[in-house]
Amino acid sequence: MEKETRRITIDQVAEALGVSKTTVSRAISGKGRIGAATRQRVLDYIEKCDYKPNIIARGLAQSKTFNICVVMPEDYHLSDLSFFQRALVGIQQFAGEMDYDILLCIGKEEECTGLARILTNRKVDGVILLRTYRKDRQIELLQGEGIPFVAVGDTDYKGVYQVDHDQRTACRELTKHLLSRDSADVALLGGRESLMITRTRLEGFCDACRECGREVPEELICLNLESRQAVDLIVENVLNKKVRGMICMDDVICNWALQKLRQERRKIPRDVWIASFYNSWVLENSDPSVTALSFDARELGKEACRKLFCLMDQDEVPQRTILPYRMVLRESTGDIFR
Amino acid sequence: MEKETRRITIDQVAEALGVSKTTVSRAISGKGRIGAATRQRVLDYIEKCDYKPNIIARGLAQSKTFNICVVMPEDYHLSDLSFFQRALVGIQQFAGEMDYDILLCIGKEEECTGLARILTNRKVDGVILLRTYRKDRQIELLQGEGIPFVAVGDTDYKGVYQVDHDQRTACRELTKHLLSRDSADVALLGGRESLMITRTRLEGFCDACRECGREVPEELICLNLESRQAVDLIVENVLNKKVRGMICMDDVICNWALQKLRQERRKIPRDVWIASFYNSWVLENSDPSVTALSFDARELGKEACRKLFCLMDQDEVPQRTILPYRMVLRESTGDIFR
DNA sequence: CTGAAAGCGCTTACAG
DNA sequence: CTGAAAGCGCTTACAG
Repeated sequence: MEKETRRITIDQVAEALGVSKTTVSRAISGKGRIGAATRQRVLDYIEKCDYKPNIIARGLAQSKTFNICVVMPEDYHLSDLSFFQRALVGIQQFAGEMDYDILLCIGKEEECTGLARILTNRKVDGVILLRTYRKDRQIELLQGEGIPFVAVGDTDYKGVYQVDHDQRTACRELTKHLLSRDSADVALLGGRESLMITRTRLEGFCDACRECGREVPEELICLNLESRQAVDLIVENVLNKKVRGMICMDDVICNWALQKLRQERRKIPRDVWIASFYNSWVLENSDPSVTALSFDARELGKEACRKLFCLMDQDEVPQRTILPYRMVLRESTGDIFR
Repeated sequence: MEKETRRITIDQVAEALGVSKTTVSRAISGKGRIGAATRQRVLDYIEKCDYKPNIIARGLAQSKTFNICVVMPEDYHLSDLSFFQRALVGIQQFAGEMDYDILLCIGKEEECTGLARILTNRKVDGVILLRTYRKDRQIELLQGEGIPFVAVGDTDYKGVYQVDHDQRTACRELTKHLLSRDSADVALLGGRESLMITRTRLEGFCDACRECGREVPEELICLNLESRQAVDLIVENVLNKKVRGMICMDDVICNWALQKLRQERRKIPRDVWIASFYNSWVLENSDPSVTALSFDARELGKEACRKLFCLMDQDEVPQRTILPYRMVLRESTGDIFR
């Protein structure tokens, strides 16, 4: 491995050209008056000798880090990881164009020492939260620090800038789609209640029931499903209640439910409908194909990042940005036949 | 949101205590001679007024960034994402203890502009590659820069420090386990050939065949399986060749294969054995339960990070570290019955 | 249009 | 044991 060679500095460039480093700095940044000729001369030389400014030093002088922090949940399987990964790609793409990088922080719900350390160390100029919680220590921490941040997902905390897909409407429309075609009820299978996303979707479900003139079927709302065993149990339970369909808040839950239904010899969509959130590879090419909501995670990431940069630049931005979704109807709800 | 308040600096601490900032710096770092009493006095004051040194400034002075870069593949489904996430958690854990953070770089095989930018910007002190390729532009780039880095996975490039599970032996033993019990052959279903991991496992497979005194069944080695359609085709194809079992290099592939087998009404393990790599939630509680190799991704991440820190500290380290695996025998290979 | 100088907030030989 | 000073590599009022 080559010995790490010390980089050429702005001083050396200045000296070589017989100008001050102020001038070099100005040529690079484009800020401040500078003659077109000198500017070009500097730029040419820099190009030629492959000078790259030291970003850390620039950061120190400008009180910037050129990094943002992205906080990602530590779940291993309860929500689809690829959603977060895609969002990350979107964020990285946008941030990269601004010459920013991503400091990753993977953390559990209760614990945010990682984020805390990054904040006290001032290693980032802003933060994106990829998930929100009912009681959200991340948000409390960030508001306490007064650092710009954007949350993906709903929140009850005041003054939080956020971006999300229209999860509530999505869940409402999906539910209505099923309710409108049969008088029997539809069950809702979901994840942890401590997640805002769970609540948001639940609200959409309730909206739909009401709008269809039905009571919200409390006994068919099954949350906090964290394991396959739990899902198996619930599916059995729900089937006994003569339910027409089930909506799963998560592809993993849906996948488990599907397997259980198969095991119970229930025909889909004949005996029961099933639909899922997030159209991920988990259910890709499933047989029967599964009706699902489709969200563009990458676009979401980009949008969150765009908003964060506005905040960091002190630009005006709307507090809330809601992104569209698509409802993809397939066989599992009897909407398409082969 | 509160106005971002300027932090207290080392100068202010020094002034308040009537000492030089040299002394304050020494008290904090523990380097250089300093009286125990003054040291304590400084530390107490710092504690009291909650002074936190500016890490960026420290970095500039020491030519360090206190960040490492982790390069993660951009695949959406072809390998199990949770493996990488767990590895990331392990890395974060170790790095965190050293007061380092992770700069994430998600990138495709062919493309490493992200990494390139991070390197030219000198934003990290070292790099961890979470996956290696036959022709690996990341490695070429890193060796060119002469920055310390550790690769997870095998490589043909010289002088690369690497860490990995014993994938070759694992695949060999798994294959031998099947071959030793039946004279019929076993097929190998795998992912992209451009990945080193694919080759490493393939080598293990071939080792096993030879050690069992058999010819390597070229027509049963099916690589570059990237879609469900491809897997379906291959499974059909392989079944026609009177194969006794199949080994899948990936839980996703295995999952698809399982579904295809089910569709074809093949009984597992009666008609065919199936085994998988990496014991992830994708196959969790699958029915029948699936024999798989089990790797501790988190430990792998930690180990890679530990090695990277040794390199950054210029400590001696072995070039190659091989971590153990576990073979978990279950129903799908007829090793356990309910 | 250009430059000398101070500053960002630390560390670290060097001297005493 | 302690401190003044130079240095890390930039930026940016301020003067000219």
